[in-house]
Amino acid sequence: MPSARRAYHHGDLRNALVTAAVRLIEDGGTATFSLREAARDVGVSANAAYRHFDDKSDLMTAAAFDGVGRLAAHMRQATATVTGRRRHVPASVTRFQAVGRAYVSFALAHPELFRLMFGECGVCRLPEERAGVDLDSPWTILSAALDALVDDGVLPPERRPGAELRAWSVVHGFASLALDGLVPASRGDADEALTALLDFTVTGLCGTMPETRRRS
Amino acid sequence: MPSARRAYHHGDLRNALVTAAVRLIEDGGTATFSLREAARDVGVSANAAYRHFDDKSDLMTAAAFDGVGRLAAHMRQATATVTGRRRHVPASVTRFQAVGRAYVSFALAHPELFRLMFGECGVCRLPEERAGVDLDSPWTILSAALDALVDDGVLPPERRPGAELRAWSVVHGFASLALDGLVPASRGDADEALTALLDFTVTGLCGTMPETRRRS
DNA sequence: ATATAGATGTTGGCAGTGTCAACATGAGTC
DNA sequence: GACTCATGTTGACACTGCCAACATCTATAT
Repeated sequence: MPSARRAYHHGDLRNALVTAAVRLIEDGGTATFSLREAARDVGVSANAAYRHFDDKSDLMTAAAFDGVGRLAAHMRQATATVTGRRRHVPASVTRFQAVGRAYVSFALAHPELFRLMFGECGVCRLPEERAGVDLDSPWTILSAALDALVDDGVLPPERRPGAELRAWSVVHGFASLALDGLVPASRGDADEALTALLDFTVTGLCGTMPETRRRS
Repeated sequence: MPSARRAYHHGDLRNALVTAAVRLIEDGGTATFSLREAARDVGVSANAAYRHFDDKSDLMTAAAFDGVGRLAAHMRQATATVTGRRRHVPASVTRFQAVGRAYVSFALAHPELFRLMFGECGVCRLPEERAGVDLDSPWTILSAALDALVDDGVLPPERRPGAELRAWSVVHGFASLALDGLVPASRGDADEALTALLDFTVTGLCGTMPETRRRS
C-alpha cells in the first residue's frame, strides 16, 4: 500500500516531499529551492529524502513530472468546457485553440513550475517514456485535438504529420517569452496577442484560415 | 579606459568574470555554476566579484546579456550569407527563414547559454531596455526580415503588426523543445522538422504560402 | 511468537557555496 | 605628498548537497 496514510514511519514520504517541492518551487523559484527545506517542511530529517530520491535533481524531476500531470489536467478541463464559439469558425478549431490557450494560461499561472518542467530537468520527453502518464499527457491531448481538425475536414491529412511539434512549438514559445516579459504588458494586449497567435497557428497548419461559411 | 589591459589591479575584471561565467555555464550548466569558481578561474578572490556585481544572479544576468550579443552576431552572419535559394520561393522568404534557422542552430550549439538567456534571469526583455544592444539585437534583426517580407509583397501590411512575437514564438518554442529532446532524434529528421516549421511559419504569417511563379 | 532481514528515518560531519564586515592596496586629485 | 575612493583580500557565518554510521520499525519465516 504505497499511498496509505501514516502506515509507516511517515506513511507516504515520497509524495509528501514532491508536494512540498512543488509548493516551494512555485513560490520561490528553482534557484532558491533546497532539498533540506522541503524535508523541513514535511517535518523529516534532510537525509530521509535520500531513501526516495537519488539526488536533489531527482526530487526536482519528480516535481516536474507532477507539474506535467497538473498541466494535462488543466488542458483536459479546458477542452471539456469550451465556451463561446466564434462565428464562421468550425468547432474543432475552437477546441484546438482552447487547448493552446490552456497551455499558455497554465504557464502564466505557474511560471516557476512551468520553467522547471521544461528547464533544467528535461522531464517532458517523448510520450513513450512513461506509460502511466502518456494517456493523459499534454502531447496526447494535443494529438487528439489535431485529429479532430482532420476529421472535421479542416486540416488536410497530408499536413497532419508532425503537426504536434509545430503547434506545440508555437504555444510553448509564446508561453516562455511571456514568462520573460516579452509580451505586451497589459493583460488585454496579451490576450489579443494570444488570439492572433492561435489564428496564425491554424492558418499555418491548415494552409489557410478555414471558415465554415465556405463549406456550407 | 575601461578595457585597457592590466591598467589596474586586474585591468578589466568585470569582462573577465563575464567571460569566465559564460564559459563555465556553457560546459557545466547553470545549476552547477558558482560565483567562486568563476573568480577562481580569473585568479581573483571570490569577493572581488562583488565590486562589479550585486549578486551571483547579477553576474549571471551579465553573462546572459553577453549571450544575447553572441546570438545576434550569429543571426546577422547567417542572414548575410544566405546560400541556396529554393525554387519558386521569394528571396525575402529565404532570408527570413535563414534568420529562424540561425536562431535554432545557436540554441542547439549553446544549449546551456541559451537556457540561461531565457531561463531564470529574464534578460531578454523588450528591445527598448538597453539602447546599446538593441540596434543589433535579435528582435531588430527579426523585424528587418519581416519588413523585407512586406516590401517584397509577400506579407500583407495588415498582417505585419505583432508578427515579431508570432515568429519568435515559433522558433523559440522549437528551440526549447529541441533542447528538451522532444524533436525527432536523428539529425536529418530534426532538420526536416525545422524546414517544415519554417514553411508553416511563413504560411501562418502571410495567410498562404507565397510562390514567385504566381506573381510573374 | 520470535528471530531475522530489509526498508525507512536520524545524527554527525565534510566540503563547498553566497554573502557580509573589516581590512589592505593601489590610482587619481588637490 | 596627503587625501580619497575604487578595487581587491581575508575571515567568518549560515546554509547547502551529500556521505557514513547508527537507530527504528515492518514483514516474513520458522
